[in-house]
Amino acid sequence: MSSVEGAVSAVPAPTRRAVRRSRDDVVRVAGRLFAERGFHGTSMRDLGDELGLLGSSLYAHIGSKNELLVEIIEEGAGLFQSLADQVAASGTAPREQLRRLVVGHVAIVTDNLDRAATLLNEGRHLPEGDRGRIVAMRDRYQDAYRTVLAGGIAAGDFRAGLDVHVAATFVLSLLNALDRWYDPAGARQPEAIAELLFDFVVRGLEP
Amino acid sequence: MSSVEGAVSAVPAPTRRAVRRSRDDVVRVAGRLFAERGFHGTSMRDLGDELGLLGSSLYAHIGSKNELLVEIIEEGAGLFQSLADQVAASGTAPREQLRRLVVGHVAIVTDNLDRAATLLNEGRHLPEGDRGRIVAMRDRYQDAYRTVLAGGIAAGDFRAGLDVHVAATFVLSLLNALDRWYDPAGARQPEAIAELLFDFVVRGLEP
DNA sequence: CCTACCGATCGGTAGG
DNA sequence: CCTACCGATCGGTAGG
Repeated sequence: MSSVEGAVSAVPAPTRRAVRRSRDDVVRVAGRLFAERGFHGTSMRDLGDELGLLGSSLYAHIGSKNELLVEIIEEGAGLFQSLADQVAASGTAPREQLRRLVVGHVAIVTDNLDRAATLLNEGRHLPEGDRGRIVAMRDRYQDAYRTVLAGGIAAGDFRAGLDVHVAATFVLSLLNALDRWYDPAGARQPEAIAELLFDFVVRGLEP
Repeated sequence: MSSVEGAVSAVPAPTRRAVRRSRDDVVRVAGRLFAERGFHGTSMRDLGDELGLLGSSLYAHIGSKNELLVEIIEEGAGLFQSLADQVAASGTAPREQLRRLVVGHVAIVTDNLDRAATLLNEGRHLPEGDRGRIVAMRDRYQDAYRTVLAGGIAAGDFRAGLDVHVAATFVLSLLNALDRWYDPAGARQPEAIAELLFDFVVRGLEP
């Protein structure tokens, strides 16, 4: 019943058929490759291979390779921005705001490892015209930490002598290293990691 | 007295003469460009431009672009290795050993910003055959921190409940972020930065 | 999404 | 260290 189609044909079946991918597929896989191999270490043909189509076919979905980088990074930066806005609007005490920042940051990184890694490591390859906008988002995010730390000092939760610039740099150093060692297959859950980080950070900040 | 040479000549002086550079010049400038633009974002012609010669002329000094990357990273890793060995051989108390690791690490990074940045960010682009060797050096360096932390717990200087793997990761997260924010033109000296870091870290570790 | 390209640039070599 | 190249690969386009 099933022998006619292929058995007599001398023409071998194509090893791969044309596939249909969405724009989101392209952006998502690009994020993974940029994170793994770097922006300049990833060719459009590499990206096509990973999606099962030709490099040139990608241009049915996107305008340019740079566009992919900008979109991935801007989306990532937007996630952190939203977190900071939400925490600031919560009206909770500074120490609790810092806890929410840490927990939220860890959640964003662990849920978006590729995007976070691309944001942190490939930002320098952004086109001139887009870089300023994204640097401004990063600066605003750092400012959120400084504000919370300053509030905590005023409330007496954190040391009076603390330099908020330095302290914010230290806290973000810890948070921004997460993408380098977090293992999704590891035993420790994101919430547990966030707790360890918050505990370590608060000890460093307390009077 | 000085008008004869150039005034009558119809042949314009060459805008740039051939220059003589040492192999060390090539390696040093490559380190800077790899740090600034990434390994794949730097072409041999870029590197030649920066040195005042052609990209193809670089091959009088080196065998390949990969060789440059391996050399820069391996030298950098060697500096951290030496620090760890020296501290381990000092025979001082664990807490003091940690202090020396922090101070030494900061000194290496601030004295070798380009090499440190290349080591941290471009290591994934190492050729297969060299990667294992350098990953092993990094692992040994992390082990030095774990050993010191375990010693500090045994001595009662650090919290008994501390997970030395996690704690070492946190300490190295702080140290390895330094190349991203240290400003050689800034007011804070490396020694002052090391002190702030050590203070923050010890607070996070103490009982 | 593929076929069939394009000019530009890549790392690298031979010979001086 | 330069001249004069090389084959391979790059991002991207026209037309279907």
